[in-house]
Amino acid sequence: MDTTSRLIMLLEVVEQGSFSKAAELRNIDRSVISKQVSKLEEDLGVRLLNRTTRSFSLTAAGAEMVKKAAELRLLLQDTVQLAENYHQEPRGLLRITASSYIGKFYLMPVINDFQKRFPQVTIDLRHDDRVVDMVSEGFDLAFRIGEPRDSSLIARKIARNRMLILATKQFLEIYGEPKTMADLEELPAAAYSSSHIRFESISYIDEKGEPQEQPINPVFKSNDGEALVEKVLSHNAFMTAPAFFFAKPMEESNLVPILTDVNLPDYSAMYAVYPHRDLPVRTRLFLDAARHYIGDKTPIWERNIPNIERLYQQK
Amino acid sequence: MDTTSRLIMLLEVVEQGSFSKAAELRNIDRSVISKQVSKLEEDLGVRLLNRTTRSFSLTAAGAEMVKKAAELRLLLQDTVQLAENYHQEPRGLLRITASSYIGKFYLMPVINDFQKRFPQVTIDLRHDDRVVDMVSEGFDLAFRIGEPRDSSLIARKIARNRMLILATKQFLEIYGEPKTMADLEELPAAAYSSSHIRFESISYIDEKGEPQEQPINPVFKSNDGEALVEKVLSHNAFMTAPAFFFAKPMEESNLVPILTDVNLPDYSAMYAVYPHRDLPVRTRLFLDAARHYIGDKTPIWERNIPNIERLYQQK
DNA sequence: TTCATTGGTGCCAAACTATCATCAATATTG
DNA sequence: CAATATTGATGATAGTTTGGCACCAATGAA
Repeated sequence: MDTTSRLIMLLEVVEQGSFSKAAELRNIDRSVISKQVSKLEEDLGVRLLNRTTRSFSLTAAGAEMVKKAAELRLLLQDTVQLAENYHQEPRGLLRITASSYIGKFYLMPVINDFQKRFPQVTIDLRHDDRVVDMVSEGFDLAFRIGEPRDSSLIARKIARNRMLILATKQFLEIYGEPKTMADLEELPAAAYSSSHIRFESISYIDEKGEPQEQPINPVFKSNDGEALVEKVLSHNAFMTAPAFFFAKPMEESNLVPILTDVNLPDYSAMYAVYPHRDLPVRTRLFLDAARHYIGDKTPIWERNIPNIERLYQQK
Repeated sequence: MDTTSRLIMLLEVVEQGSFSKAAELRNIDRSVISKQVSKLEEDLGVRLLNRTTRSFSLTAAGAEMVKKAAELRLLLQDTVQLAENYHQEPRGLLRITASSYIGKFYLMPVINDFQKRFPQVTIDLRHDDRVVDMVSEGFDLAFRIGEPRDSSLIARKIARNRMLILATKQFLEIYGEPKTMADLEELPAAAYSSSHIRFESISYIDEKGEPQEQPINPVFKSNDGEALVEKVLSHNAFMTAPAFFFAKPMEESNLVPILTDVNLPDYSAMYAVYPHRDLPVRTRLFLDAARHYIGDKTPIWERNIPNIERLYQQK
C-alpha cells in the first residue's frame, strides 16, 4: 500500500469519524487502519491526527491532506472509470444496496441471471433496511421504495407501486366483502406502524375526484410487513399494502384484492439510485436487466395478481 | 503497490520510452516494471501497450491512462509538498545532479556539512556530464555552468565565473610574460575543443571599450579540462579557462594569472536549477548552504587566486 | 551472420500486510 | 458511580506481494 491509498484511507477515516467505522466499511481489521495512518504520518513526516484513546481530531496538516486526498480519490476514480469505458464485456465489482425484501425477492433472480451472462462481474449485494450514504459507503447502485433525498444522486423510476387492499377469501366469507370504503371502518385491519409512520386511515380519490380519508380500525399494528401479512393470512384482518410487497403469486397465499374499483393513489414507486457520474458498463447493464425483470410495462408484482388489468382498468 | 503507483510507473515508462530506462531511473529490476505494468492492465481490464519483444507503442486506452497518470503524479507531488511545508526540520531525499567537477569539488564540502547539520536528509548526488531532464528524471536540484534552455525550470545564479588566462611561473620564465593580448599569438596555447565548441581566439574588450578577438596558437587541444591543465602544468603552454575550474589554491599548482588588466567577458556563471514549484525545506536549505559556500560575495574559486581583488580591480 | 539489448517469466528470499489477541483509556449504561 | 463496551494502539504470526536474479525468445544493429 502506498501513499495515495493511505491518503484515501485517511479520508475515509475522517468521513466516517472513526477508525472502527472506516475499517468496517472496508471489511478489514481496525489495526490495519491504525497502522497505515501511522505509516502515512511517518511518510509525510507530519502528525495528521490528534488522538485520544477513543477518538481523534484533525491537525491543520491533517485537514489539508484530507482535502488533497479527496481530490486524489476523485481523480483516481475518474481514471479507472475512463479505463472501464474501454471494456467490451462488463467486469469488476458491482456494489448494490437494497432493502432486504427487495434484495431477496426482486434482485436475486436478476443477479443470478446476470452473473450467468457476465461471469466476470462480481456482485456485492447488501441488504440494508436503513438509509445508507451511497457515496461514502461506495455503493454503485441502490434499489429503494421512494425517491432519495440526496440530490447528488440520480433516481430512476423502475416500477410503479400500486396500493392494494387485501384480505383472504376466508376473511371475506366470515365478514362479508366490503362494497364501499366506508364499509372498511367496521372491519378489523392490520396496519403498519412505526415510530415515524402510522396508518390510521386510507387515502383515496372519490367518484367526484375529491381526495378523501377513510378511517380504519387497526386491531394489529407492527413495523414489520411480513408480520402484518401473517396476521392477514390468519383470516383475522384485512390490510392495505403496496403491491411490491407481494412477490409471490397471490393465489398461493389465498389473498384477494378488494375494492379494486376505488381509486387509491400509488404508493411510492421503486427507484434505482446511482451516483451522478458516467456508469460503468456493468452498472448500466445491471440496471437494464433489473428494469427489464422488475418493471417492464407492468411491475413484476402486479403480474402476481390475477386479472390485474381487468380489476384496475380505470387507471 | 497500488493503482496510482502503477499508473505513475506506466507514465515513467512512456516518458523514458522503454521499460529498461524506467527501471534504471528507479534503480530497480526491469522485471518489476514488466510485472507491474501487466498487473495494471489486468486491474484496469484494458491493454495499455502494444508490445514487441524490443519495444512498445501505446494503445488508445494507454494514451488516456498516461494523461491521467500525469495528473495523478502532479497532484500527489503537490500533496506531499504540502505536507512538507509543515516540516520544521528538513528531512527526506534530496536528489542533486551536477557535472562531476562541480560535484566533486564544490558540492561535496557543502553536502558533508549539510548532513552534519541535518542528519534526517538523505542525499543522492548524481555526477552527470551530459544534459539531464530534471523533471522526468526526478531531480530536485541541479548545479550547472550556464543557464538551462528549459524555461519550465528556474535558474538561480550562484556565482560569476571570471575568465582567466593562466600559465605557470616556469612558463613565464621561459617564454617571458606577455604584456599585451597581441603577445599571446606568439605563445603556445592549450585550448578546449570539442565537436561543438572550439577555442581558436580570445574575446576581450579593448581600452576603448570595443570588443576584440585575439587569435591564439593552440598547440594542444582537448575536450577534457583536466588534460588541458596538465598540459599547462608541464610549462609548455598557457591556457584560457573559467575560474570555476580551479578548485585548489593556485599557488599549489604554480599557476599564475596573466594579463589581469585585460577586460575579459565573464564565462557562463554557475547556476542552481530547480523545478518551478514550491521548494521543500531541505531543498531551500541546501540551496542556501551551497550559495553561501560557493558564491558568497566572491565565488570560492576566486578566493583561490592570490590578490584577486587587486589583480582584477578594474571590474 | 553475429551480437547486444529488450521485454517476459519462473523461482526464491525479503518485505509488507492483515488478522488475532491483548491492552489502556474513555464513553456509555444502568 | 461502578460495570461494561468501545475505541485506538501494539505485538506476534501467517499469508501475500514485491524485488532481484537467472534465463528465454525476439528483434534490431553491426
